[in-house]
Amino acid sequence: MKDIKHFLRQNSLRPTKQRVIIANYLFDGVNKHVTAETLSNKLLKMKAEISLATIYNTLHDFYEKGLLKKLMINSERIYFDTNTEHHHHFYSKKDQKLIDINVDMKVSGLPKPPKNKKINKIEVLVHLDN
Amino acid sequence: MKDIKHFLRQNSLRPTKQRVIIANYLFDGVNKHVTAETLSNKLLKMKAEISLATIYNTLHDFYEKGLLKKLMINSERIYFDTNTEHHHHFYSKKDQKLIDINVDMKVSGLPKPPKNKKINKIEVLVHLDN
DNA sequence: TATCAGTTTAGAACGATTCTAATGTATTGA
DNA sequence: TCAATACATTAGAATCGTTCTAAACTGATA
Ligand SMILES: [Mn+2]
Ligand SMILES: [Mn+2]
Ligand SMILES: [Zn+2]
Ligand SMILES: [Zn+2]
Repeated sequence: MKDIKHFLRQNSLRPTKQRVIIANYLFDGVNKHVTAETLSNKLLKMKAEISLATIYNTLHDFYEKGLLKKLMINSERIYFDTNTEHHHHFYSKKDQKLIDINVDMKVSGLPKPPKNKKINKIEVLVHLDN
Repeated sequence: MKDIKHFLRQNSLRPTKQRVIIANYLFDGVNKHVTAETLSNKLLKMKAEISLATIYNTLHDFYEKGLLKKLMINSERIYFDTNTEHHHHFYSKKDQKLIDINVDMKVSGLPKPPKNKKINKIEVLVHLDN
């Protein structure tokens, strides 16, 4: 895609074959939550065999450029989120699935942070089922 | 300690030397957030050399009995929390430290969960600094 | 088209956690 | 009291997601 190459260049990323394929998938307009593994599987289904090393490199490169958000939900894998706006999530451990909560939520009753510490961001994770 | 042995037996756990040492430390009345590594270091300072395998086993045994809570904060390690009440946390990535938020907090504006899914629990994580 | 910095890749390394299987110990009932 | 036995501890190997290494490759530039 011409657009994606332009998009990558704009973000100081060389539009290599692999990056173009991955960016085309990730930034197709539908927000996604991927792990290195789920992305690899998806790419294989699309007949794009890209090494795991490159997938990890690319996810981190995109993250460095602010194109992806990192989500630390559990200790088993890192999720990358194409929705870079501040938002919250439903999480189903059973399905290993995340669902965006874009609605304006408010947390009230928050105590003051400890001395010399500032609040960076508030993350709400709504666990579903088990 | 007599009390701790009784406490372990009450929870269907044999009061072995190692479990008594660990339980004495964890359940001394001060809530704690430990990882296998931080617990091991603390025990070494107390001149108690307990193998990592036993530390992992014991943390999981205590967790199974509901004496500890598991916290999945980041992808690098699992935290165990001696505060088993529902509560929230401040988290400083820089210090790798968790601080309990026991105050009643309320989350408003939460959308309905997806069909056939029930909300299990809501976790608020307040990130400090970086 | 030559050059070269940046990229891809296979495979090794890493680190937290789990597993294995041999040894040790708390419990219990004769 | 003291086997017998079920359960616990341990060192070290295995596992698995992720990162690193170093050699081959390729996009950008002139
Ligand atoms: Mn881990
Ligand atoms: Mn991981
Ligand atoms: Zn999201
Ligand atoms: Zn806590």
